[in-house]
Amino acid sequence: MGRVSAQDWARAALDALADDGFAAVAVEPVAARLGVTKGSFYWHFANRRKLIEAALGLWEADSEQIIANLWEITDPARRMRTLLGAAFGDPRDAAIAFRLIGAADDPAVAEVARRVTARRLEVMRQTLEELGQPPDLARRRVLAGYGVYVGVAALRRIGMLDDPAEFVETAVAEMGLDLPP
Amino acid sequence: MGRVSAQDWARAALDALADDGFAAVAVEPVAARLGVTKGSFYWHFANRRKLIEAALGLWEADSEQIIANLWEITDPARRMRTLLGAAFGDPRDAAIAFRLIGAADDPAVAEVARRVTARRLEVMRQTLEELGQPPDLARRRVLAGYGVYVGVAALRRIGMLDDPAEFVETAVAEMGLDLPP
DNA sequence: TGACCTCCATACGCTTGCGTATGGTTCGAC
DNA sequence: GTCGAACCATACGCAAGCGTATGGAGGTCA
Repeated sequence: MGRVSAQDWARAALDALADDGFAAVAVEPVAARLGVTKGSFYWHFANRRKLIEAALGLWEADSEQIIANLWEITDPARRMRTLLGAAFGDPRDAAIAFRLIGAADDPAVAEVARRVTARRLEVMRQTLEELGQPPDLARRRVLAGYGVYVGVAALRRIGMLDDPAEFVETAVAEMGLDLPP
Repeated sequence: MGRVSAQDWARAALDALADDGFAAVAVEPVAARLGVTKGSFYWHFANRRKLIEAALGLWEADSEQIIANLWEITDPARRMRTLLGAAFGDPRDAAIAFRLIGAADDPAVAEVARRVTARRLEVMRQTLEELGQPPDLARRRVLAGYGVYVGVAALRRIGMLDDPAEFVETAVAEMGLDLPP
């Protein structure tokens, strides 16, 4: 891999975060991942913080993209099922969410984690309300559901869980979607 | 605080883990927490790893103690309710569990995290089976329940959740305990 | 009092990772 | 072909944290 762009650096940083954790979002590890050296990095970025911010921005943008695609599904029940299936089907985003919340001592990380999480919870809550569920019940179900999402990522990390996808039906049931309207 | 024991060091290390994360389980931060210097540490311990192991051992011992107390409750339904109430009532252990799973790249940490988690899941699973729940259902419910436990700790970390205790009833319901036998 | 043991403070060497300085390579413009 | 800009490699300074060396304070026992 010869020349790399700032985008490449940001994407590789997000990969490093998902694979090896927040500490791996550092100059030398990501450089090695890209097959270049620090010289390349400090051409594209001012310092490590900018790289972290770039990775955070990329994650938030990806999340917004997923939500936008999801929002094209007008039927709330189908939208919710699609959401849960996609969420538990792709462990990568859950791993990133887990890592970032773990690194929330960093104020910049905490801010993005809060914003993205709040956005996701809001999307889910609104969908459940579209299904006629009372606000407080919807709120609690959404919090518990997203809690399972992050918690399952944690359990997967220590090998206590092989197939997160098997929790889709469980989550569907907990969301009160097991009975078709 | 004048003189401190190895026990004091281990306890302070566990406190540092709960408060400031795995990176804070280091010589200087814990020394500052105890009001002494590194000179004290290297008298009681050979190196930092031994301190980590001591903190891990303390956490596992505490967990076993909780389980032992819990096991004195013979009625499985009451035992499970007590467990859930205690679990969601004390956010400290959940925070430690979250931090340790996050630091599971360290093999020693991963081993203890796995062992403690497996032990807890087993206790819960067995209790649900005592209540007559089919094994596979019990297994999934326990995994989801412990997932919520860790996930709620994560959400709390970024301030998305004020009162974890409100999830006790939710968890009770998800465990199939909402209807008294 | 003096020898001795336990425990801790201080000062230092060593490694790691961030950031800088500087020189080299590639590539299009002309 | 050469000139300049974009991009990267290498070498270095610097701070933080681990571990070591050494000496000193406080207590005990004779």
